[in-house]
This record gives sequence, structure tokens and C-alpha cells, in this order.
Amino acid sequence: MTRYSISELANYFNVTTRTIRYYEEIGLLKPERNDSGYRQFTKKEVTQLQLIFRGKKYGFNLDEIKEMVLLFDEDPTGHEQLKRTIEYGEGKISEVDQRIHELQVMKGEMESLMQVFYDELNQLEEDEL
Amino acid sequence: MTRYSISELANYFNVTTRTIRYYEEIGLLKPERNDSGYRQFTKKEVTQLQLIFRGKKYGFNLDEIKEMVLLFDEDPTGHEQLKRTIEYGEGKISEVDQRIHELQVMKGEMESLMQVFYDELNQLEEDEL
DNA sequence: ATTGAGCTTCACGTTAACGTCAATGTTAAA
DNA sequence: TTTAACATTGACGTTAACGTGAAGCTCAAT
Repeated sequence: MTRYSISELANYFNVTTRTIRYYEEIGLLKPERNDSGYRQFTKKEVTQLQLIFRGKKYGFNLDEIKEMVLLFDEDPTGHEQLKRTIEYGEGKISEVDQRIHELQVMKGEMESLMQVFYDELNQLEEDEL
Repeated sequence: MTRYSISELANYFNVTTRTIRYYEEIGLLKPERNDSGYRQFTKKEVTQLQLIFRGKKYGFNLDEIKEMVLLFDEDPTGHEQLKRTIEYGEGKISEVDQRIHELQVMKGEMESLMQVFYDELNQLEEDEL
């Protein structure tokens, strides 16, 4: 299993090492350590960091992201636990869906605001003839 | 023309008056004042606040939002100015579009992560037979 | 005319999400 | 074996986006 150092990941994700340490501080990551205390990151942490940065980019704060990461981290064994996990996950997915829809509304509004400028430009260019 | 007080708007948008004053502080709003210095909000500020809160909700910070508000505030008279405004606006719209696409990717990823749980649940329920 | 709710401007406090030293330990290469 | 580039843990600093008084003005209602 390939292991990564903290600066390798920081480089890959284009953030500082402080950022990654901070994510461990608040419980978003729990990388293994080697004998001298160095963090050893694996594919698992890479996946988690991907989720974190995608989430951040789109308005979720680290507390919300933490919930998602923990959701897909622990394996929910047992019927009831599994069903609750699925319910929670579906809730999060529909939150994302909601954001998509509102962004589409926003895009539409911006486009109709732009229409005013397009009309104005056309008018100006017709006048030039 | 209907005028609104600061607390009427704060109530309507479900924020504090401090928030609205802060938006004026950083130049997002420039409401008129009456003789005694009270802020007088009109339909224009309501529209701007709608844009602000929608933007905030979806990951734009107040500096980015300020650019958008100013874009749709001043009327860009003159051919060159108008063309630059349109170009800028189109840029902003494609930024929004980009966010929509990435959110869709995120949704897809979450759904495929959920699939694992669905499969597991099915397995559990088959075992019960 | 007074009271209470609402407005004003300072101006300092707070929280999230890191930035930025400092002091020290580790490791790979020359 | 020493040097340079890495790592570690404190711990204080910073910025955005407000929160929270304080001190005083205004307005509507009693």
C-alpha cells in the first residue's frame, strides 16, 4: 500500500501542510503515524480530502463536511444503523440537489439581467447604421 | 414609492440590522437617508439584497458579490463600456455554470458511495429469508 | 411631556479557517 | 557525519463577516 507524506498531499491538493494538520486537529482525518511520529497518508485520506475540498468549494463548512466524511468512513453494520445511514445520506444528497437548483435559478436571473445589456448593445449598433 | 426601515428588511430577510449596516459599510448598498439620518430602503435595495443572499448561500464571498451587484447597478453607457460589462457578466455566468457542474459531479460521487450501503442492505435482507 | 421602541455611530469582541513563527526531531544524500 | 530538506508540536496572529454593547438621537403613542 502506497504511503504519502503530508507535503506530498499538500502539493497534490495545492494547499499548505498547515491546512491538512488543521483537518486532523478538528477530526476530519486520522492518519496513521510511523515510529518517529510522522503522518502516513494512504488512499483513504486522499479520498477523504477530495470530498473535503469539493464540499468546501461549494458552500459547505467544515462541520457539515465532517458529518459527510464520517458518514462514508465508518461501515454501518447492523440493519438499523444501515438504514439510518442511508436516510442521512439521502438527506445530504437532496441538500446538494437543492443547491444545484438554486444555482440554476441564479444563473437564469443573471442571464435575464444580461439581456438588458444585450438589447442596449443591439440598439447602439443599429443606431450606427 | 414604498420605503422600508432597516428592521423591516432585516425581518423580511431573517438577518440582523447589523448585517445590513455591514453591507453598507463595505459598499454593497447605498440607501438614501431621511432628514434625521435614518436609512430609507426601496425596491432597489430589496433586489440587491436578494442577489446578495443568493450569492452567499452558494459559496461566493462578499467581495465577489460586490462585483456582481455593482455590475448590475450602474448602467454602462457607451459602446466600449457596454461590451466590457457584457464580457464580465458572461464570465460570472460561466463561473456559476462551473459550480453547477461540479455540484453535479459531487452528487454523483455521493450516490455511488451510497450504492455500497444499498447493496449491503439488500444483502442483509436477503439473508433474513 | 414622557416613555419606549427604534434609529444612529463608534468601537471592541467573536468565530472559522487557517497563516506564521519558534524550537526541536528525523531522514536521505553527499 | 554533517548538512538540507523534511517532519513534529505549541502558540500566537490574521481576515471575513458579523455580534454586542454603549451613548445618544427620533418618533409614535399615551
